[in-house]
Amino acid sequence: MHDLKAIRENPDQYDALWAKRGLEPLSKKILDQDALIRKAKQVVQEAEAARNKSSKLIGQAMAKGDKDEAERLKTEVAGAKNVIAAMGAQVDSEQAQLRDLLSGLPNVPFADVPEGEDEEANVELHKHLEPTKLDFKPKGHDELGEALGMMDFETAAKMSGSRFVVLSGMLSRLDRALAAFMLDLQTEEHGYVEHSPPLIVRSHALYGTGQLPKFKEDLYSASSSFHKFVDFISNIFDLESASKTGKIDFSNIDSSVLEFALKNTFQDEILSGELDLPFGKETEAYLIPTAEVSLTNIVRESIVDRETLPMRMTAHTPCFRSEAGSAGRDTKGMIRQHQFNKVELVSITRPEDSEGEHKRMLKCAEEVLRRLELPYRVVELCTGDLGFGARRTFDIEVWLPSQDTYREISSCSNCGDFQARRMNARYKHGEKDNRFVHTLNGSGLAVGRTLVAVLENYQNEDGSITVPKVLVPYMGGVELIK
RNA sequence: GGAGAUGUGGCCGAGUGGUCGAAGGCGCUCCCCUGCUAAGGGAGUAUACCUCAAAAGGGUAUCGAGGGUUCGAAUCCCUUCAUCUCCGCCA
Repeated sequence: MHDLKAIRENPDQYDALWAKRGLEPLSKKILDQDALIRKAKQVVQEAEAARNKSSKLIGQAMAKGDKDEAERLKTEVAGAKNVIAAMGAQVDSEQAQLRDLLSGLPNVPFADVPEGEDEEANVELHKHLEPTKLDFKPKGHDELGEALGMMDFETAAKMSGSRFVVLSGMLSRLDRALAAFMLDLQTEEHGYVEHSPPLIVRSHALYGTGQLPKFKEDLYSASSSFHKFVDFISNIFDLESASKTGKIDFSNIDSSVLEFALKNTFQDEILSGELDLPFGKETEAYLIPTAEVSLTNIVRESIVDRETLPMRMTAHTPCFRSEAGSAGRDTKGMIRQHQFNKVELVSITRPEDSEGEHKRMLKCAEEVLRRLELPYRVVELCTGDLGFGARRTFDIEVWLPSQDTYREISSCSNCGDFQARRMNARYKHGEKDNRFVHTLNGSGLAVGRTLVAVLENYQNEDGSITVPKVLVPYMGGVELIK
């Protein structure tokens, strides 16, 4: 969400920054709308003031027993009420429009973020280690894993569909070892506090971090909305008598069928706005696409003490993504799954500290790959490749021998106060001065992709995998997976 | 999942249709008084937004949240969220 006051003061600057992300200039539209709303609001408020004043006089007249005067005043108030109703409705709808417009707008990049349309324009900042040289033809991680009998896509597909995997034996152990190693590093050496947050969150939490309302199709819904349907239609039909006669048993009706039926039945009413079906509302819940959502929302709707910043939090959680827009991409192997594990890093900082914290966070993520002795490079995303909520993003890309290229394994973003505004997260700056915090998030790292990188970079010609030194203690002393 | 109860300012707590943005207490801030172990007196003490060049001032909204009834709602009605108690189920 954007600061209307800031846009009011620097409309050109906002337009220029949005232009870098390929957006039309919008500040004039926003400010016109804002001016319209404020003007209408004033009218409403004046009418409300008049109504309040007269209502008090009515009370006084009634107390005195002067019924005639009270009646006279009542008719006087009627006019004000009309204004309030009419203008109030207009204000509500205008405000909803503006809110929709603003909440759909991405964050503005920092001025020095490299400009460009897509990932082609990302800027490589530095590299660590030379790409792994193998003196035989490198195999892909999926081929290696399947040959070991510890990575099974077919079995997963039978129960869950494509883009799922069953790991077993030492690969499952490796997954756990990686996560434990990452958590230990981030908590014991980098000062992040380990959390075990909810994996299911309400829609307002996702709105706060920016996944909603624009990216709903990327999320897995976990709504248990069936009872909402029943409650809702109970208000319309007399279900009690119907269920007594045994003619309707709603517990046997699938909720999606019911939704479909209701939407068809009340099509006209829905379109005209007369009827507001309780579908797709606040009560919805989703599986988290990243622990960034759960961790960042820990400070939502709160005012934290200045001294407690920066807050550094980490969590190892599964992440769930529908990958709706990526059909055909990375269809083989574990690179792009519907479910994967990730150790997430989140920092909550004062505004003046966020850029420094961002660099620090990047180092904390890089350190995982350094200790695993995996080759990687760091790129800064250009304006066109930035995520919705980010003002600046660093990606860490690990070397994958089978693909002969670097692939993203971590993404560290400074969101400024963008998310903080959407979730109303503030800190006490002064005695009577509460300001929005800055939020940052980064992967430290994606466990699944790290497992892929270990398999491919540590593979031997016979298909066995050498366990990276730092992981051996986490693997119960095992040094070779075969 | 069933039955019941509750949700008021930083905290406690009064308040069942009219001068209630909200008594009282605690806490906090400032001032005064008093030197004999700590107390007494007074004043102030929510947030957001709008208006105003700014301050002062004025206005609107907010008593978990959203909606409704009414000239007027903390108070009545509906929905919803959360908490507590009991029962059921369950890792």
